[in-house]
Amino acid sequence: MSNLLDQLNSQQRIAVEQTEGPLLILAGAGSGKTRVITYRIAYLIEALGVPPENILAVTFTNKAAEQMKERVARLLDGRVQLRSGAPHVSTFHSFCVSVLRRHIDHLGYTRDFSIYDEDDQQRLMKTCIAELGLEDHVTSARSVLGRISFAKNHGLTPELLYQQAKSDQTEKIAALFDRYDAKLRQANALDFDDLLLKTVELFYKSSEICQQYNRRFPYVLVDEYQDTNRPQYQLIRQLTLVNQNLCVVGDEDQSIYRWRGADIQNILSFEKDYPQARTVRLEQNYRSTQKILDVAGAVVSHNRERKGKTLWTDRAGGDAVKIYQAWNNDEEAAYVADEISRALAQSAESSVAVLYRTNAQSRVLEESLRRNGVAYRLVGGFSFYARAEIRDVLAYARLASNPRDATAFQRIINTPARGIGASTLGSIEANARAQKITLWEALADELEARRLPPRALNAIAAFHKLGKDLMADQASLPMGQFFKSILDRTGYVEILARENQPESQDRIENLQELVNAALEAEEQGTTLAEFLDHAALVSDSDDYDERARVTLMTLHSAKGLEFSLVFLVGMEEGLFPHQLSVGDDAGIEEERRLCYVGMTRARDRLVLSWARERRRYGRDSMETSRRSRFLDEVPPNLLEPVGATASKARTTWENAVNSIAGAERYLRERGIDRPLPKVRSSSSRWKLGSRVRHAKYGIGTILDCEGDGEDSKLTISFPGYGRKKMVERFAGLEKV
DNA sequence: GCGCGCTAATTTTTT
DNA sequence: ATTAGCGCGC
Repeated sequence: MSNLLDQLNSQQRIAVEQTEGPLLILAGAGSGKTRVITYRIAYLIEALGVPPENILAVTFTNKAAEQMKERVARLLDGRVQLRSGAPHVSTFHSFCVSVLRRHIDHLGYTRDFSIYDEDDQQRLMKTCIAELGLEDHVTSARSVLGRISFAKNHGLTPELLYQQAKSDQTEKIAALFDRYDAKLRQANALDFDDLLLKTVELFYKSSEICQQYNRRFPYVLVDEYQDTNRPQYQLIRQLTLVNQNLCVVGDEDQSIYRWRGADIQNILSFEKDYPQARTVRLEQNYRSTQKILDVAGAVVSHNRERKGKTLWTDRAGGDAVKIYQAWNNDEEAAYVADEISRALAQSAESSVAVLYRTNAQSRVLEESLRRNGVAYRLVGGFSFYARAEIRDVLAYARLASNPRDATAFQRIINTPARGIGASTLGSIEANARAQKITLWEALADELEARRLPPRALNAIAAFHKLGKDLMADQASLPMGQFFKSILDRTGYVEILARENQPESQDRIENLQELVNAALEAEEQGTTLAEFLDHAALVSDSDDYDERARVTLMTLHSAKGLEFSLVFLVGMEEGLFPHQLSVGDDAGIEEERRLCYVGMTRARDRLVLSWARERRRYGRDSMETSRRSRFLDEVPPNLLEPVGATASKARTTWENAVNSIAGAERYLRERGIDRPLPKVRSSSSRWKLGSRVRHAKYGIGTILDCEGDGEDSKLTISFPGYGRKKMVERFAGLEKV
């Protein structure tokens, strides 16, 4: 072990050896944070002889938890044999699920409770809105849920929210909150927020259970502490009431989840919360070049709400940070793809990331990467478990294990279609409400009451039998078999096969994959409840594959990762910082931190880009953009302009009318609205299809020409480099 | 009750 | 651009 400690710098060493009492580790980006946590765990176990099962480490993502487990195991390899589940490393949410699956009966739920994800929540909220007749009074289920989530995370109950409501609108939200909560409880279901809140409530109500967990985990570590919200903060306090051996690691400059209730004050006031706390700062960065750190530091230094750290590195020199100004978002994507092809061809780069603010930006990037034949991996977007067919089958499994699950019931009662329409479902729901019974019970009741027309009765009889059979299967069959029986009994695969639509085959394969996943999990001893928990709690960014050389993802998903070459695209006002944050100081500070996070992912090279025009919402009109304020916060000498619009040319360009679209806009703004005739290259000296030589790319073919004279914008295809758009004046082209 | 085809609304980030 | 929601004919 001593030789392990030798691998740490003095600050890291303190952070590892200071095991007793509260400790705050302020860990700058790339300062070896994960290393410190894993060494600390290994140190506790090996040097101090702490039993592994007495250590709890909490992270935000499954990915981080997996990584941490792996690294600890590797550190102790050959010296200490770890049992699975010890040390206990998990996300906040899955830790709470494990507590609740054991003890939730204290709160009046049963242990087979369901977990409602966003989709389920929206379904449920839509029902609430309809029941209260508030369709015309609220904008969307989504926004109501947002307000409710905010209220929940700030300790408000429906009653409290109602009492302090200052508007009709808020009163209605409170009413919906009340109804929503009641329905969740009836369904024996918890949403994501509840997982935390109910655990806190449980520990509050039963000090015995709380103490039990305090005894079980005398050592607690929390990663990414700057992103904790109020219930997470309370949970940590409860877990450390007895032994205050709490180690939190975080970086206020990387707090990027305020919108989800994260409270940056949790880390800023840790020393007040725990007066005995010691603080260690990790400021040596082992990841990036000094040039990259200078740029990232320049941006984040504009924030007020920070403790202030200055990262340094001994990696002096390196490539300058580049700034590329593109004509539009298509051209930006083409540039990025070209640069990536080139970097990979030279095989200098071991890993590349393209980072963007919103998921919608991935599309164009994907297309141009595909055009250039670059293999990439996309993180986020639609995850496997979000697919409709997967969610349907999971809903069957959920209903079979928790017959009270109303949302699962509604989802599948007529999926696949079996002749139960809105009116039949309506009667069942009315019946359930009137008698205060669950939908599943109301279904059986309707069947006996024989009020419905024969056709409907037949249909619900079939569904009732299906449900019964699946409940029996759930109890008797191993999990893999159970999922197979869902497919068989519902006829789902058969129906898809008959459908004969282009995507049907994909769906069938997805379902087979789900059965395989269940079989695999079963072999590892996973229970059905655990399998369903996993499906509810895995996130899109968990499928990140370290082996992929090129990865596309949002800035949020990139936290905690590093790449040798990073592109940060779409640096425009209204996009990054996002429109919804503009005008709100705290919002802008968060966007700035996000920018800092993105920049500090880069080890060796960082390229920033923005587009003068961008297509939004898939409309065909381009909107003009202004470059992001974050670019202007960097001293100009730290950025090296690259590409067609580089260097001194830019100022000229700012004022020039440089394309047909630009000219039309210019005229429109002055009240002249008439399309200009399209000027094609027939009148210019560049003929479409003719060949030109470029200093850098060699000989290429002209594909398109917009505008005329030396301001014309040429699209040229260069073998080996793909399509390039360039302006004649700056391109330095030569006829061949 | 079903299914087709149209329109309207929608995109911030996620455990 | 995609998708959810809606109206209409069967």
